[in-house]
Amino acid sequence: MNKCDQCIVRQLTSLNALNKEEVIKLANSKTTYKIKKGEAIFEEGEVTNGVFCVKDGVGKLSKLSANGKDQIVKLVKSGELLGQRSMISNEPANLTAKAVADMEVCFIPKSEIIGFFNTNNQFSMKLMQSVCEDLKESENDKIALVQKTVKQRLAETLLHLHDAFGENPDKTLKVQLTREELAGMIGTATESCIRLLSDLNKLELIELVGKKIILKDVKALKKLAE
Amino acid sequence: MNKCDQCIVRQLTSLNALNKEEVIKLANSKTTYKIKKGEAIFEEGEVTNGVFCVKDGVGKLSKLSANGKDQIVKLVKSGELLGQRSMISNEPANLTAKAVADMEVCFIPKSEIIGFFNTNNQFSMKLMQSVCEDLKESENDKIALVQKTVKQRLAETLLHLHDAFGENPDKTLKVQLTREELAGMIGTATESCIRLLSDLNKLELIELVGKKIILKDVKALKKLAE
DNA sequence: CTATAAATATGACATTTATCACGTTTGGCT
DNA sequence: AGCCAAACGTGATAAATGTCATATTTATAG
Repeated sequence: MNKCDQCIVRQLTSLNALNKEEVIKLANSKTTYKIKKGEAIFEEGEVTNGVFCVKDGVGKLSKLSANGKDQIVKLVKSGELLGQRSMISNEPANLTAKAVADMEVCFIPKSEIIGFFNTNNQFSMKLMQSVCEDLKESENDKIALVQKTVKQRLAETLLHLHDAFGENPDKTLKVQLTREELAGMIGTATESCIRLLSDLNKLELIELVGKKIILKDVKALKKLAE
Repeated sequence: MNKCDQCIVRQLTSLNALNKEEVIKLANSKTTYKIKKGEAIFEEGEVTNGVFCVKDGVGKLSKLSANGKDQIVKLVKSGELLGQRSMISNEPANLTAKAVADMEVCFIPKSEIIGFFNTNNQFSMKLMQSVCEDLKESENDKIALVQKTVKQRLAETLLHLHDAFGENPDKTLKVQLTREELAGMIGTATESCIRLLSDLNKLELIELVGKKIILKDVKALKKLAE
């Protein structure tokens, strides 16, 4: 079994507040899964009874709308915990979690997390802070949805993807989303997203290399996003 | 001094998890304020260093946009805590809190809350759950902003106002928002909001009595909102 | 009570964005 | 390689919503 005490990813989450003994408990209770691109970790309505610690890969949290479109609420990468909210609220998942790139995740049962929460103040505070961080981000997203145009939101999202996931040696964005997924992130129709990418390409703010995207003029993108 | 142990409002918040001794501490550290309609409790960027427990009245959490419009993120009423998020994240307020109707609030210093958080598991869990509740609501709002039309969001918001705040003896909604505020809640222009209210009025789903609103056909409004 | 400002209301028009239709390219798969 | 499905791209058009102008009503200060 992979020991959690050697896991770098654990250090990035609230789980870094655990002491030696607790880490051993964690290692004994966790289960590791590999999830292929496109597969679900859990679906809306499912009772998960624990959290998933993302070791590797990229996932998306989304909700399917009546018209079949997938609104992406958040992307997750290694060093983030999935399913915290519904576990704490004692509710089935409100969103579906799927892999955007092949993932490796560790499942940690609810009982463990609750145990740590009740006995380790540092852990409970960090967990709390991470939920608060999500809340702040969600509120800001909500405001952006109303106050910004689709083009501004696209620019903002591209910058965020660059920031959060970085770029490949050839300067293209590391996370590779389909146009449809990108549209789902900014909350628009796929066609509109494609059109606006073309616009930004013509304006030389970005460059489209096949399906990949290079941010050519970060400064101008930032200005546009405001 | 108003004793917290007799306060009904306290019972509605996470503060109901406090024991007798803690409630006495709370009563000694809190400060009560009266805030008139239109006045701010705190503004974006301010460091609050504590939370506000809403005893009476209605408040709005909002963010001003570049074009001068106020996007309302959430309405709060008695039995809710304000400023939890920024206190826990150790950040200045991300939003401005203003009274929509005359309010009475109690300020509780950060040190007290953190103390309770660290020594009372039931309290920390409840506080956590309340932040999680906010997060869920925010995510659902975000999705609604993208997936629903303005008319649907208006219907949804009217139903929510009815649900959360109730109606006066004459059947009009108890919270009285200006059209501008209502527009700020659903994320649209004031004129669009007014126009859609007129539409709903003509369709007899609501009735406009001066500035007040009566929900005449809740069932139809619900259907419309979906 | 009146003057004045603020809120509500509505029309005309511009803009943004979605939708539909269709063609092209790309990426597995046998 | 060659086929098929999925992803990408673009034009034409419609629908939703924002903006500006301008009444009208309501609230408020003096």
